Amino acid sequence: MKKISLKTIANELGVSSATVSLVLNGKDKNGRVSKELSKKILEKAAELNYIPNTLAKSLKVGKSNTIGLIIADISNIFFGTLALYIQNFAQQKGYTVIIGNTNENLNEMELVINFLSSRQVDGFIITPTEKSQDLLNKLTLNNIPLVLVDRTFPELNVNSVMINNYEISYKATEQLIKKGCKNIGVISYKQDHYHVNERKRGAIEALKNFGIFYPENIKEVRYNHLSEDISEAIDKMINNNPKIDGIFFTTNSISINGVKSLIKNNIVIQKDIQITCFDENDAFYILPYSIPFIKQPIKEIARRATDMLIEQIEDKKNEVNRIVLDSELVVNDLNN
Amino acid sequence: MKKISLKTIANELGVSSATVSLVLNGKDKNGRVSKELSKKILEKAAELNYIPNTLAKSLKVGKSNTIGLIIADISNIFFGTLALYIQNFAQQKGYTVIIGNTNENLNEMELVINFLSSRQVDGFIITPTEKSQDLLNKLTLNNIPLVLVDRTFPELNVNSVMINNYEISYKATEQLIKKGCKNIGVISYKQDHYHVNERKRGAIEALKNFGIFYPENIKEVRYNHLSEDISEAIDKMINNNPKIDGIFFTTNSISINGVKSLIKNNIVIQKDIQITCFDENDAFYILPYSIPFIKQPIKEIARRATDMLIEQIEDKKNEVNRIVLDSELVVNDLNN
DNA sequence: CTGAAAGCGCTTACAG
DNA sequence: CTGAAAGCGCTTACAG
Repeated sequence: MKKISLKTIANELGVSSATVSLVLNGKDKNGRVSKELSKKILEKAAELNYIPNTLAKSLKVGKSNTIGLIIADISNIFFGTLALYIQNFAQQKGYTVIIGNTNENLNEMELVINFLSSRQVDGFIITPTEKSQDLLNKLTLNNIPLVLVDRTFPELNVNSVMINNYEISYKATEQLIKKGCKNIGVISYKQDHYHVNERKRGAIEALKNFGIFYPENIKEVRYNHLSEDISEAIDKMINNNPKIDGIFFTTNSISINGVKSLIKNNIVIQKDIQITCFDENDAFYILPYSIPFIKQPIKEIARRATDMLIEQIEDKKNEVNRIVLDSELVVNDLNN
Repeated sequence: MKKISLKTIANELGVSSATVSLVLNGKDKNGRVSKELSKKILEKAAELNYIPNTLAKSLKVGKSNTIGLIIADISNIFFGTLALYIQNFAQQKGYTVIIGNTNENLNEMELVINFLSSRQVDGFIITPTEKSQDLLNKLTLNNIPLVLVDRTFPELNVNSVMINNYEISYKATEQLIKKGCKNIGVISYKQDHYHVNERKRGAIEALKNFGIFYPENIKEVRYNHLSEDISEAIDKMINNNPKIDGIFFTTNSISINGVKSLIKNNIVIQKDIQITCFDENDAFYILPYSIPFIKQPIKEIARRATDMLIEQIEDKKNEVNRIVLDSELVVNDLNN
C-alpha cells in the first residue's frame, strides 16, 4: 500500500498540494478556496483515509507539539501517576508526551535531555536529579521552555510546581505529637534535594517547638540502599531507650518500606508505634487500622505543570512562575 | 541562540553538508573521507554542541525509530509496569516509545492508532480492546508491524505474547481445592476477552474435575462498575448457603477490589475464606498472612514483545509468532 | 576523497 | 480563488 500524501490527493483532483493543505488545515476561510473544491478535497481525503505526516509538518513549522517529560523513577507509583495525568492533559491540548527516565542519575538526565532534544520537543517537564542545576541552566539560557515538578532548586530562576513540603510536614509531625507521641523518629533521604530537606525541616521544627527534638531520632537513608538502610533505622528505633513511639516517613518509597519493616518486626502499627506516611498507597486500605498520610494533589500538579509549559511554549512568556500547592493530611480515611 | 544544523557545521568548515552527514553517522568507512577532515568535523560538532534533528532524518529515510504502545488502562499497575519495561527495552535498541491509552474503549483505540500513525510510528505494541479485530486487521493488511500483548484474538493471524492463562488458572483453583475448599467462587469480568475467558475456563475446568462446580458461584463483574459489582458478588458469596470457602480472582483489578471488599465485610482472609489472586500487589506484603497469587513474567513479556516488534520492523519478516509464556503460582512468599 | 543535487511531506509567503 | 516555488534538516545515489 502506498502512503497517501497531500500530493496524492492533489494529483487525483488535479489541484495543487498547497490548496489541499489549506483546506485540510481549515485555513481556507474567507473565500480562499471555493466551497465546491473544498468539499471535493475533504471527501477525497476521507476516501483515501489520508493521515497527515506530522513529522513533515513539524519540520516545516519548527514546532513538534511534543513535550519531553523527564521523570526520576517511573516505577515509583507517585511518578507513574503524575506521568499519566500529564499525558492526559497534554493530549487534550494536542501535545504528545515522550517520557524519559533518569533513575535519579545526573548522567542519564543529560543523555535523556539530548535524546529528547534531538526529537525536537517543544519544552520539558522535569523532576530534576540532584546536582542538575547546570543542566537546567543551560536549558533556560537557550530559551527552552521548562517546568520543574515535585522538586526545585530555589536558587534557580525557573518555573516550578511544588507542594507545601515544609508546612505539611510540620503538620504531620504535630499530629503525631497531639496523639501523645513523646519520642518521635523521622526517616528521610540522605539527599541534596530541597523538597525532601524541607520535609525534614518541617518535622524537626515541630519537634523543637514541642520540646522533643532529639537529633539521634532523625535517620537518613540512601536511595540506592533503601530497604537495608530502613531496616537498620527501624531496628535502632525499636531498640531505642526510651522506645520510639511515633515515626514520620518523608517519602512514598520510604513509607512503604518502613511499614513493611515494622510489620516484619512484629510491631503493631498504631498501637506500639504511631506512624504518618507521605503519599497514599493501596496497601493502606487493606490494613485493619487507619494510617494517616499526606495526600498530594497529583492531578492538580500535573494540570498546572502542563498548562504552564504549554503557555510558555505558545506565548513565549518570559516571566517565571513558582506555584506551591497545598497538600492534605488525611487522618481517618479507613472506610473509603 | 540559532539552531545548529549540519549546514552550520559544513559552512564553518567550508565543506558540504553531505560530507558532514557521512562523518557524523560513521559512514565514512574505507577512505570515504580523509582522516583529518573527519577529525575536524567531529571536533566542530562537539564544539557547537550539535544535536541532530531526528525529525528531518526520519522524514528522509522513512523510518522514525518510534514505537506506538497502546495500553488499555495505564493507571493499572500491571500495564504501567509493562509500559515501563517496554520503554526500557525499546530505548536500549534505539527506539522511542509513544504511549497511547484506550480506556478499554474501541473508539479511543481507533483515535489513538490514527494519532500515532500520523506520528509515523514504525510499528505497534497493543493490548487490544474488545471487538477491535477489524481495526487490527486493517493494520496487518497495510503491513504495519504489530504485536499484541496480554490479550489476543485467536482467530486473527497476528503476532502475540501471552501467558498460559488457562493452565495457570486451573492450577490456582486446584490449589484452593487441595487446601480443602469445597465451595469455591470465581470472580471474573463480563467481557469478550479471550484471555480473561481462558482464565475463567481454567478455573471451571478444575472445579468440574473435582466435582465441585456450581454455576452460581461463577460471578462476572462489569469493568465500568467494578467496585459496586464486586461488593455485590462478595455479598452474595458470604451469605451463600453453604458458605463460600474459597475465591479465585481472575485479574489484578478484581483482586484488589475483592480483597478490600472482604476486609470491609470483616471476613478474615485465609481463615474464613481462602483466596488466590491474579498479579502481585504491594499490599499483599503488608498483610499478616500470605496470599497466593499468580505472578506474570512481566519483564519477559515486555522483552519478547519489544524484540518481536523490532525484528519485524527491521527485517520485514512476515511469519507470525504466538508466544505463550509460563506464569507462576506463588504460594508462600510472605517473608520476602 | 569530496560536492552538487534531489527529495522526504509538509506550509507559507508570493504572484497572478 | 488557485498555483508555483522555496525551504524545514536531513540522507543518498551520482558524478567527478
